Amino acid sequence: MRRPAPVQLPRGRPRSFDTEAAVERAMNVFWSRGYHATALPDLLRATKLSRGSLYAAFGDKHSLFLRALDRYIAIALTRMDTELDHRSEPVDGLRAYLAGYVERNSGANGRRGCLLVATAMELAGRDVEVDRRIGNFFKAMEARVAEAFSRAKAAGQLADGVEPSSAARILVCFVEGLRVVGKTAPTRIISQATVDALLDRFIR
Amino acid sequence: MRRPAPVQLPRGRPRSFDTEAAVERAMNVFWSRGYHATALPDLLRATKLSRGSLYAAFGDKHSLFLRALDRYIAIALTRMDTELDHRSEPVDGLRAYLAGYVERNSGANGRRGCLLVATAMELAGRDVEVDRRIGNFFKAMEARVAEAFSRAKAAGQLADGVEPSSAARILVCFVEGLRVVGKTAPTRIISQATVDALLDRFIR
DNA sequence: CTATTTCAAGATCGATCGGTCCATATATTT
DNA sequence: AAATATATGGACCGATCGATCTTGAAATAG
Repeated sequence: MRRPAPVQLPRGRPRSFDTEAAVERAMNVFWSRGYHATALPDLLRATKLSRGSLYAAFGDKHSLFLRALDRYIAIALTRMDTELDHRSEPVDGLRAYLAGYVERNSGANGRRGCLLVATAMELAGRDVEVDRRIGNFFKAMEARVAEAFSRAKAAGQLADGVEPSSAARILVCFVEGLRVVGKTAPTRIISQATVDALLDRFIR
Repeated sequence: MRRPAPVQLPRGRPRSFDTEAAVERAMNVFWSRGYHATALPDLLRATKLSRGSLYAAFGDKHSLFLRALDRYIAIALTRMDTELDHRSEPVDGLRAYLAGYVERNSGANGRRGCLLVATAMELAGRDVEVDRRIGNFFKAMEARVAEAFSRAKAAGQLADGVEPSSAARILVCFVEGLRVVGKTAPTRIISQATVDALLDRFIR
């Protein structure tokens, strides 16, 4: 039997800010400006922390960035899991998934871009921690889309000759490319039509 | 009748370096490192110019970057024009075009990424000169691909229901997305198979 | 020759970078 | 009350940023 650990309360003044909220605010700054173009004062302003508090809580700019990136990835994967929920129709899930990209790619959202894509282009190949995260994310995303295509195929909803895993790779590349092109041409109607045209090539 | 202009030779020591070669060397640095992460010493080392010469010739870092970006764009469009040459079969052209992306997306080439995509993500929305160039490039690229699809359709080589202009938009997004995913997973065989699978959905 | 221009090399500039440190106030424990 | 821990705000650090300027040699013209 394990004796319940004596809950030793810490002595001093407790932390008075929400760490996760600070990470989220920092995430938004990195998202809008990119890693190199984000300066410490930007982060201090966004998190409303003093230099001392920020460094005590997160170590340094790079560590805070990784925390922000992890949060961004977690949000994206969670969203995908609801969009591609296995309890609903796989084709509906794929449509919802693509509709989400159209939405995030329109107007100001589109011009803001995608933290993952921006990070991949800015830091991948020069930062092993970033490499791992980006690579794993794309793999996870591809796996989820492939699973949806796989269920669609089992339900006889795919066009002849469509292979779920390669269709998933196509879709992943396509949506990431949407994010790139959307930086300068974030027109919702065209994005939606393009998405529909692509899905039409796969769906029976 | 116009009298031939008296060719007044300049007095001093003539320029002893090739401006365009310097732009190309600078382009390679921006390409490998990105705009913000490229420091003046990087450019001086690559161009083998002194600070004074570089500033006299190009004005400042930003202007030199635009020159480099223009060169990158010119190279890309010229290459497309030969790949999609209207004198050869449009489907062959599209295959050549995609094969080029597979090549540039493999191994070290892939890890280096694409200056246009990186610039779009890093600077678009915060630099009007960059915005214009990126937007025009994507438009020009899409137009060329659409023209190839259009010729393929006229030759009866497209699958039923494929519309050239939306197929072109799909392809452009796809190849730019390839560049993103290729930053961490530049595997030639998978890229080639994915490209083939996509084209199969369009070609009869 | 002199005048002119460009070259490389580097000193120098103010601004800003990421990061550390300190003084002081505050909030919580024992 | 005493001890402990965290908060803020700002001073401060060395390094580096992009950019300017100086110096003296080299290459061309008249």
